[in-house]
Amino acid sequence: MSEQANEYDVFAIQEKWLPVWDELKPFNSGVEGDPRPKKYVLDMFPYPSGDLHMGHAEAYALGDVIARYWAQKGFNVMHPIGWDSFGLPAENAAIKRGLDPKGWTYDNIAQQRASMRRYACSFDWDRVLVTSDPMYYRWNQWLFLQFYKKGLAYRKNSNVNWCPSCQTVLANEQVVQGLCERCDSVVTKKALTQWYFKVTDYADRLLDDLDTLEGNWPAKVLTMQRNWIGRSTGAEVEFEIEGRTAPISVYTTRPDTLHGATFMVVAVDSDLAAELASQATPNVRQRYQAYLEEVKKSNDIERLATDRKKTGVDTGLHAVNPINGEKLPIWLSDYVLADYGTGAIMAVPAHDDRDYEFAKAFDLPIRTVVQTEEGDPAELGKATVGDGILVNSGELNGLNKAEAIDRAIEILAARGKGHAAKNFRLRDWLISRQRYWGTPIPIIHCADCGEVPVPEDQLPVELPSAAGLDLKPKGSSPLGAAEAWVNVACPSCGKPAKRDSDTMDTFVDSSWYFLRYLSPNSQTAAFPVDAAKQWAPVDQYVGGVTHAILHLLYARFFTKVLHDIGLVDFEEPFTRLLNQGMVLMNGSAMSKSRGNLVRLSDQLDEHGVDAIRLTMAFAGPPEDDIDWADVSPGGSAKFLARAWRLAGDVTSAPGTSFAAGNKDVRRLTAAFLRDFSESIETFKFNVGVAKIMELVNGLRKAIDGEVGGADPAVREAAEAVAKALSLFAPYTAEDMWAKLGHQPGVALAGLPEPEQELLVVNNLTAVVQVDGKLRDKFDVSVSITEDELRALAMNSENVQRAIGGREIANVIVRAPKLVNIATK
RNA sequence: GCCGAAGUGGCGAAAUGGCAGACGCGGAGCACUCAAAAUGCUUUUCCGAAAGGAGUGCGGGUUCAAGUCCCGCCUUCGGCACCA
Repeated sequence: MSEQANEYDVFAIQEKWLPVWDELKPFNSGVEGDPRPKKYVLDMFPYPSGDLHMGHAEAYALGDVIARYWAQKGFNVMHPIGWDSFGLPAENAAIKRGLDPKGWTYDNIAQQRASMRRYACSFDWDRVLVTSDPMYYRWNQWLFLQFYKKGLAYRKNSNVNWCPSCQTVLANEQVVQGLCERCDSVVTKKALTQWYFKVTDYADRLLDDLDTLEGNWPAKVLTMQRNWIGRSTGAEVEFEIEGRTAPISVYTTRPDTLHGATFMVVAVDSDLAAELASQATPNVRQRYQAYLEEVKKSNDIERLATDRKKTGVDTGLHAVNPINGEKLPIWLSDYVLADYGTGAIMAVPAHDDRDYEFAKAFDLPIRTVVQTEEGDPAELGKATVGDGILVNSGELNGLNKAEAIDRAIEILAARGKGHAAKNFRLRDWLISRQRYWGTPIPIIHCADCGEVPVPEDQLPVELPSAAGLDLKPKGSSPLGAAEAWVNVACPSCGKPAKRDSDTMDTFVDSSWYFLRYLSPNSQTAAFPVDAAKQWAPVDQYVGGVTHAILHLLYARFFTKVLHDIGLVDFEEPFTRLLNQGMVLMNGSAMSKSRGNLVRLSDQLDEHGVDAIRLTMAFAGPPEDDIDWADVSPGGSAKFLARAWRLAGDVTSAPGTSFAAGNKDVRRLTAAFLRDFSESIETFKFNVGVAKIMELVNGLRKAIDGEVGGADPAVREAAEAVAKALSLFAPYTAEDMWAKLGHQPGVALAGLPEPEQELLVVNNLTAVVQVDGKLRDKFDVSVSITEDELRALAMNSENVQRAIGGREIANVIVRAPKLVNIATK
């Protein structure tokens, strides 16, 4: 035997097994007639911004543990991968380097793909998709047209979030603290005609169905989604307006406080405000114009400042309170949002903080109508918002808040002045982007026919070449300048018309990609309906919590629409969700500018793939962040070598029956198999790794001790180590498997169920406590009786010394494990 | 401000209400070696020579028994934030 055969050389075994796996394709799924039960395990697909980084390494290591676990457990696991390859970074990088976004993107994909292969992810390489392929985005367009037919895709003009740096609009979800999520520029507003998806039609279902995910999704994500959708209930109330035929409707969650309304406020940037101003005096009109200018100039950062003074303009007009006929002055202000509720509110300063501040700022009356435990607003100097008893409120007097809300709605309904209503924080999804590198919107604008959908048999509307186009952001889509592309005949009347030159938000791409994996190359359908029934929804989704709102909400929305169209038979796309944490370095996110960037390729070159993957899994609970400064890939490599060496010490032949093996070692293996499976299924990968380490330690002792390497139980244990290790360290595991005399394929060798009789415990350690403190231990039979155990405890010298002559108050015996003696 | 989660050795972390600190990193010691590396073994919560005592952010409570359950704080992190 050569020296090398006993040397663990990670790099040599990586080279050795990769080509073998390429040949074997152990993880191909969807083979005709496969009898195994299915499991769809999905990792969030990467954006090809360069080579894989440490964050990818963690996410894919953890996703792979799950996928490989179910494969070992005998499931037909589908575990595909693809690239979310449209989007701004490609375009920005391309502009910066003077390249074609396409070339840049596909070069990066090739690099990531090679890295994933080396990283030994258990992906099904026959199911790959790339969203910037016309073959993929053709179906974005097709789905857009289905949405359009259902009235779920529509165009409207409104003030949209505008990033002056990216020169494009942003969905609400892409504005973080008033800043562009991509580039941190201050987001401004701009009036534009844009395409929207009508997510709000699904708001109730998106909210209510979160209950079905309870326990299977992280509670944090469910909370974030609930907050984001933000359903509130209350009433719409109609106020007659002097000098206006139509009444103004306001939304309130507190119709009980209707008698406390002392003025009305209309969002200054709403159409309604413009109309009211036009009826006001020239003086008011002038002040409105000036105020509106000022408000439009301010951005969200300023708007959100908490100590901001309330501002506004009095229209001089009046509304009539439908519950008591009082005349209320109508003000215009920016503290009321134009796009929530009706864009107008009834102000109850005594019982709403914002209204209170406004009333104080402009010296408007404050009338208490709810007596709460907090006290009276007039004395407190602030609004009271809690429950209480209604006063100064006519027929509502004496009721509590909930009763008064119901009663007020009844009264309003009876008079035809209002009704119960609900509202959502969620807004419709703005999907138009004025950029090149995305899915063209399949609509043609015709002077005569208006919006004309591109006929489905003319899809895809392919992106023209970027050559000759100015991709620099300038506020309108670069595609508008592609003359040959943009000018077409109207499909309806044949006259000259123009293509819509905007592209879709890339979140459209990722809202249904999990279905496309079922037939990534299909030319005839977005996805096969029958296969979707079999494979979908995704059993286990793995990805970062950064997508807790955006991506997951949109994918849930798409799924519900697809369900309603009859294309899928389920309503939630991802049955279980695991959010892995981030990889940090010295306490903060890695970045070049911070100078704390750890390069994945360097780590892999230094420690090997297996050690890095194992480190990711062993560092802690998967949802926690990993600080790379706190973990030890070197330690992982050492452990792997230790485990690997075991295989060389097994001298029995493969196929040897384990039954005659050493019982203690067999029990060790059986307990391991039980605990390991539980650890993995509950996502305690770090504990699972610890269990392997324990088995390896025990096995080392057995081999070096009296049991010896020839005992069949030692083979049984070593094979269990190899199989379990294959989830974390596929190369090491495969090489162990070969050294143990097997054909390649440890990944599918199967983790056996533990033999029940080996799990039966005959003896254990009973503990004796005195006043809750440990004083003695005994090895006892599990069948020991309470009396026997009590006697054993009372006879112990240690126990007697601890009691020290005090009177015994109580003796708790929990045979066979514990005795607790309480003294007085 | 509102909502939520989390606080355990020098460090990453374990622990169905029942032996706190599994498993590792780091440290210390020993064996092998001319020596080192590698490997193996021992040890490592704190105070104490030991006996023993203390100990899971702080203060209470429930319980024979609390890291775990309840109440009140503190700190950190995350989400939302003029949504009427």
